Amino acid sequence: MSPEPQTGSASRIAADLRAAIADGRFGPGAKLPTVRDLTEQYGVSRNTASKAIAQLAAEGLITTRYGSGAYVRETHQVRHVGPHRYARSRWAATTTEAHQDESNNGDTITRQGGQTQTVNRVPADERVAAALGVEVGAEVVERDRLMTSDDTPTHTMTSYYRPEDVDGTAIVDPRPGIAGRGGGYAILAERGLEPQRMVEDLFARMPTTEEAERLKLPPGEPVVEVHRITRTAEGRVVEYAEGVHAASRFVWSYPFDIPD
Amino acid sequence: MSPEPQTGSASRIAADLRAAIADGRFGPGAKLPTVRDLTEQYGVSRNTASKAIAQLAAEGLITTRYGSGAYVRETHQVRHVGPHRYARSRWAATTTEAHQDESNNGDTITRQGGQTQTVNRVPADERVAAALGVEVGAEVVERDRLMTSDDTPTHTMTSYYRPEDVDGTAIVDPRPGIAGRGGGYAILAERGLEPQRMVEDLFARMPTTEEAERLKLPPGEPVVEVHRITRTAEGRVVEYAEGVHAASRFVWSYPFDIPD
DNA sequence: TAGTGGTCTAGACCACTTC
DNA sequence: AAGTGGTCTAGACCACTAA
Repeated sequence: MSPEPQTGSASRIAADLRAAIADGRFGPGAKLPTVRDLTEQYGVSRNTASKAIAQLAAEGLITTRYGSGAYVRETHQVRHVGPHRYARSRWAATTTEAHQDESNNGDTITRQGGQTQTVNRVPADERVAAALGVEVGAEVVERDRLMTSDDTPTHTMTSYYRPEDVDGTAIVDPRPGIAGRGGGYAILAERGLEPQRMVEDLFARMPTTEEAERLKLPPGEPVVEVHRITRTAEGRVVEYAEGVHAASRFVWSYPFDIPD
Repeated sequence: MSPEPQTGSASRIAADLRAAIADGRFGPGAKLPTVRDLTEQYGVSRNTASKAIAQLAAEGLITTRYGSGAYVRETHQVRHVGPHRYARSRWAATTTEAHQDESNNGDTITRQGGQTQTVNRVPADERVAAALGVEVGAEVVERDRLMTSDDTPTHTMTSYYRPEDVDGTAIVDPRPGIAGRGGGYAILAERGLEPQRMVEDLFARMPTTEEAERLKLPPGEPVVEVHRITRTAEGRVVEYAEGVHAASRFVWSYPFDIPD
């Protein structure tokens, strides 16, 4: 595929608008000319003007509101996340009341301040099995959360545990927040499975349509997938988690010493 | 922007093809039906069929070759990169012949096996200044590289140094490869500026059109931007680098201990 | 030269927002 | 009801590829 084999009116209009946004003629939140305006101004068909707008939307520069107009995207706050977010001091103080409410188990969906959560028993897929050191298809506990900030979803986080590690603890309590902060590490620690070491793998890609819907992603927003393995000091894996993050809301930060 | 306010034929065709690719009816490298084929099969206009193809291309699932057809994207090899790539053992053995060829300085572009490089003196922008601890606008040495694997670019890496740290060393030699491996850390070490500690910041976004061109990115491929600060054991910053990576070619891996 | 992807026009209808 | 974005058709021309 050659890069821009034909540069037509659409790209030209897009370029003009892009420049206008870049040098502030349209600030964040500003309304762009309507498709019909552009049609007139540039003497092109509706189709072409529409394509220019769609192009900018795909780049994540603008957002279109159906029936209303196209607007320069607001720059929202970016969260800097580093190893510190897992610090012991953050979960040492967490309440850890154990719950055994078996009747309230299963795929109940619950909601509470900032996150939605489901807890389930599912067969382990390949990645999960490899990480937790169980057979493919073996039953594991899945804790699926959708994290929200200011009413907009920021990321999903799906944790997997070996059933014997978490049964009877608050982790299998579907009510969110109970085992929410620290990913329930305090609870694991109480069971003699104190987390000590982690490995995070990250990569970026475009979202699937389902993810775009769940995270309410504007077109043109990539996601960052994070795979996290948590081990005890002895090297036993106590949690495997997969997160899907709206790319524009996070910066990951990792400090490390140069190895020998 | 509502998610999929109207689901028309184009999305439907795209969904069909997506499913066909997913379950292997079209394997990697396979040629998809032509736009004109789809026009007939689905009884839609060329425009609509074309849109379906463009949609899949934007998702990064397929690649279109002008005048030839649309093909399922080959899955290329993914590089797993971790702190180990900076290991001392990797640059301890590097050749470090110093070069003083002032006449060959400036923005000469040189090429050699796997990377293209330019070395320049530029005024520090805000990020560079903050990282290196110099004034904005102060002169710094910029070493800009384009890394290639199998004739396709994988990432750019732009390093910044304080002039007094690198003048007269092979780092300012525009010929690539000389100070290539290890980012010239051996050279810094010889000057008593041995790198010891790093911080990497990562985030993903869609590429600018310039980046898409330089990295030969297919539409729908995000980039991961990496900012790296390298310090000596004493905490002195010796290098600040910014990389732009084709997202689909890398997985970053970071191990760390849970902090207190 | 034939086939293919990329772009465009002109006109139409629909879905949603705003008043 | 008016305005706006989203989608579609039918037909056209252009740019590139491959034989």
